[in-house]
Amino acid sequence: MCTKCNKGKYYMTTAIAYTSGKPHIGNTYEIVLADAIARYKRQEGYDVYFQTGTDEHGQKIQLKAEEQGITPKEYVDHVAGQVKEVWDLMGASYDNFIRTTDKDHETQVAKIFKKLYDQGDIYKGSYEGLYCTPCESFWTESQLVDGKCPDCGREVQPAKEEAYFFKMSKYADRLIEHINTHPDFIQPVSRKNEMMNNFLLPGLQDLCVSRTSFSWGIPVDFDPKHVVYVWLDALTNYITKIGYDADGNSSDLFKKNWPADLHLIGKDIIRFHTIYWPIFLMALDLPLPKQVFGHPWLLQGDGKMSKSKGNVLYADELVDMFGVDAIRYFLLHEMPFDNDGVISWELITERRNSDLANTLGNLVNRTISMSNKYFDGVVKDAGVTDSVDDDLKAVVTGTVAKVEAKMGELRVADAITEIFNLFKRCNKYIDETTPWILAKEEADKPRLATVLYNLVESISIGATLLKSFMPQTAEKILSQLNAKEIPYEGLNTFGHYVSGTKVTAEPEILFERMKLEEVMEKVAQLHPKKEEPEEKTEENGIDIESKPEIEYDDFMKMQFQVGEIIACEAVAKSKKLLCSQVRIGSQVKQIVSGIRKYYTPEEMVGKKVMVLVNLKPAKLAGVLSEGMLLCAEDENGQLALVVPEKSMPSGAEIC
RNA sequence: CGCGGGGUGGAGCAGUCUGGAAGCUCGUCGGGCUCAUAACCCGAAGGUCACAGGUUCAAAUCCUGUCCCCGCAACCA
Repeated sequence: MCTKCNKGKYYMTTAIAYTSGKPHIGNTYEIVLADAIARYKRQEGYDVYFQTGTDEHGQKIQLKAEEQGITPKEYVDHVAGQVKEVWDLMGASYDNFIRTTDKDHETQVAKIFKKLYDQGDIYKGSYEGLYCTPCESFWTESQLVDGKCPDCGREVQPAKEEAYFFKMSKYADRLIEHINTHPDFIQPVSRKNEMMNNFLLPGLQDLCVSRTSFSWGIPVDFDPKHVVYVWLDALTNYITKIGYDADGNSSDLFKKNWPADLHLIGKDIIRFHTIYWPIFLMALDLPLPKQVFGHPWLLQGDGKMSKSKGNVLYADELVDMFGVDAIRYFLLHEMPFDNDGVISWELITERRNSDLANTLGNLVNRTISMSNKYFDGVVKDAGVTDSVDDDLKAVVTGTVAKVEAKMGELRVADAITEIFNLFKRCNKYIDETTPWILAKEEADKPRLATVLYNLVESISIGATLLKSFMPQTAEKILSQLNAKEIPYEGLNTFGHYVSGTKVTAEPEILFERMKLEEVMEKVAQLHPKKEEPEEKTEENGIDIESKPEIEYDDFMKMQFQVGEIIACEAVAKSKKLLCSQVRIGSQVKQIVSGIRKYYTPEEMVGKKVMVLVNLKPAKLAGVLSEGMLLCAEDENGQLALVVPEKSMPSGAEIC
């Protein structure tokens, strides 16, 4: 902590985590990154307020809860608990954890909605379309078959469904102006153009900000069959939870902290944070956040993490294997600034061994053991300097400025690299000064003492700088050295360590080296391989999430028939779709399927396949599809068409 | 021709905006050292910077085209 500086407030947030399931290491990256920034800002002397939390409304959550037969609230309580557990496990030093189901938040969102409605920014409009009353469905002109309902073939009539819209267009020019005059607003800059070209310059559509298709959300208080759009709900957490009040009675906390200095988010939701959120704020007549940083993603070496691939990495497993600080180090150091990063058990092991065990851990260990061996642990500055000391001191005292510069640009990985350069310099210094040789001559003892003092001092400075990134490790190092914490403003000068202090007699190994084979063995035990060699006839089988029980009648609603594919071609606008003409008895249906990865159009022709015939037609990539070809799917998403076991005529019913 | 990102020695990345001797970490090989966690220090090998053209005295960097990967969107009916 900088004891003298008062650099003012720094309000930063992460995106609030969507409670659709336990967060994996990719989600966890964001909180660790945010935490490192928060801790560093505090150390620099900022009065930091760091907020994170969970986003708990929406249709997806309602459905998940229904699947499990519990209430949405029970469901999100459980997941929010898991999120918080992981955040705490990683040592996140947040000041506030918001849940969008918190009462005060819900109350404010409803008030904000009302306020925007009253001032005319939100208006009641409608989705317009052609309605088929018996089917209770909206259709667009292009979906109709012969001008009639594609489902039942009956007449449709123009109809409307009411919904609330936000007048985005009203504020678009102001936002464009703001983005152009505040180059730091969107980071990294490469994202800025994307937003401009894709959304702002072509003209913003008014945004539909209410839903009636599900109920798990914050009701519009003056029209309760509507629920507030999840993004309007979620984004406002940044103000509601620090005490914003739509009626003008905002808290002191809010007055002090808004506007936010930094919204840290994933690059996938930049659009919501740099377009919709600023516009909502403009409508509320509030200043805009100073910076929105869209960080890259963490990918697995063998593709994106996905549950169906069974290759998802979770923070708790990684922490069990490597320790919290090792994982923090990996996440922070290994992530590029504006490209996606890669994570794997192998890479973590490698990093941990070379950087943490070899460079850092071994340095601390050898320094302490030499102090014990030669001076019984007492570290004294005997004042016998040499020219080789100069470069060491220059590097050590110069590190803070480098780290500060990198952190100023949010280049956290580079900041850490600077700190490790300090430790590497120390290792080199040991080689340059060869303490073991000095130890042989009594006359060289004062010089030896000075060398060790320089090392202990250098390590103390390095460890102090490391605090934001690896808090536990920094703490351990300082305590093993019996070093007092160096105030931030002193990090650019040498000689804080109190001469004559005794280091610990039995240094604890900070990071034991790990053998890659052993790590991989443990991983194999943790995640037994699913695929068996071909010779094995017995398979493990796949379990999928079970769906609720259905009535026989439900089943009978579906009409399955054998269809023969008589023609097939790739859908031009898509990478995944094939469009087949399928003969079912005397009629021919056009069916689009996402199986291009597994079948060529030529292969398809002539196959007799199982078809769900009475599925409501829909357009895929602009092409009409009038049914569904049934496929089996394995855990890797591989697809295989389901075909009759014996030859059957096209049109044969499957029941 | 939907939008965008990427392809740099065995691995992971920087460098590309503002052309000017191809860099970092790990791994490999050789040497040194022994205080230390087979650690540390020094040195070396290894890349026609995806491919093909073009601009330039000079291109990883700028322009054009091609191939391949990956996100998003289309929501794989």
